[in-house]
Parts: sequence; C-alpha cells; structure tokens
Amino acid sequence: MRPTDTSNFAPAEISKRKIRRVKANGRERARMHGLNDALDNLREYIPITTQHQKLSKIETLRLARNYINALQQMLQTNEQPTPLEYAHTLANGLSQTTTNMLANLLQVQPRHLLPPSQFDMFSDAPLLPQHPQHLQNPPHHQNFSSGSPTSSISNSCSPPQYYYSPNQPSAAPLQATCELAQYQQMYLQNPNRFSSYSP
DNA sequence: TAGGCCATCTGGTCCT
DNA sequence: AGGACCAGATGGCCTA
Repeated sequence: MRPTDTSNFAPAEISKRKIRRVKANGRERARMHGLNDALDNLREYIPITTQHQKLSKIETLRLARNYINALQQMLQTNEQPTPLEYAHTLANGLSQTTTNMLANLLQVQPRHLLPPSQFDMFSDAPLLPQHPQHLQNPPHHQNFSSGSPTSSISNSCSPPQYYYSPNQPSAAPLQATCELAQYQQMYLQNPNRFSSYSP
C-alpha cells in the first residue's frame, strides 16, 4: 500500500485526514499570501515601476538584486553611474521583456542592454551610444563627492532624476534613493557616526 | 496558439 | 500531533 493510499482507512480516519488537509491548505494559502505581500512591499522599493503592469515575482527579485548591486557600486566608487551604466547594472539577468521596459523607462536603447549573444544580432550598433543631450547634462546631476561638509541634506538630495520614468506613479522609490544618497554622503563625511549602527 | 505567470492543492520532510 | 516550509502538479488567465 502506498503511503497516500487511504482505501483501507476507516471512514473516521479519512474524515480526519480530510479535515487536516483542508486546514493545511488554508495555512498554505495564507503563507503564500504573506509571501506575495512581502513581494509587493519589495516592489515599492525598486526604482522601476509601471502603472499598468507590475513586475513578476522572479523579475522583482532579480531587479532588487541588481538595484542593490547598483547602490553598492555607487558607494564603492563614490560616483554616480551614467544612465547607460546604471541601466546595464539593473538589466543584468532580466528577461527581454523587462529589459525593454527598463530601457524605455531609463531612455536608453534596449539593444544596448541585451546580453552579448543577443547583442550580436545588432552588430551595426555602436558599443557605447551617445546619451540624449538632456541626459548627458541632466540639470540635477551632481557628483556625490562634490558636496561640501556643510551642505544641508535638502541641498544634497539631488538624485539622478533622469533615471526614472516621467510616468513614475509614486515618488516613494525616488525618495528612497534620495535618502540612500544622503546616508552615503553622511557616511563619507563622517564614517565614525555609523560605526555603532546595528539594524 | 504557445508560453509565461499565477494561485491553489497536495504530499513529503523537518521542527517544536 | 500539528504547523511551517518546500517542490511538483494542475488549471486558468493573459499576452506576444
């Protein structure tokens, strides 16, 4: 008899198992809802959002990973990446659909974000494209290291706005990045302030 | 229409 | 024993 074969079980035992299974199904449903809520929460911290279509679960996780990488690179190099560099980091490992969406939001050519194998299909493309003029010299572009120690938070909070879609439905991700930039600048000015930090 | 994504169910395993 | 977690199976929905 297979472990799951209940044909020899008494009706009372079968009923008991059914009840247990139904209860387990409910818990599993609730657990998955909790997982989905957490993913929804995570989506709010990712700088790329669209109004009509939300990122899939797997793409949310991939983009979150890439976003963390991008922020780490900014901290390590103490420089803001170009839009194309930023897009490259964010697009790492994403599906073609999401990559296209990303390219559209960041206003770079999608073909410049494709992996090398797909990039070969566009061999006539220049390796490093010119950014649109308004992206090459964005009005709010500012090097992190250029901020004076006495500059206020509000003045130093000039995130790379050209990284975000004008259709951005929520300012939350923008604000989150802005705050990270502030913390980065504070850290660079006085790392000792953060030495005792524990989450 | 095929493929991707999702919710749900299910049985197995591990832990308390 | 019962709950949490996991992975496989299944069917529905949507989009390119």
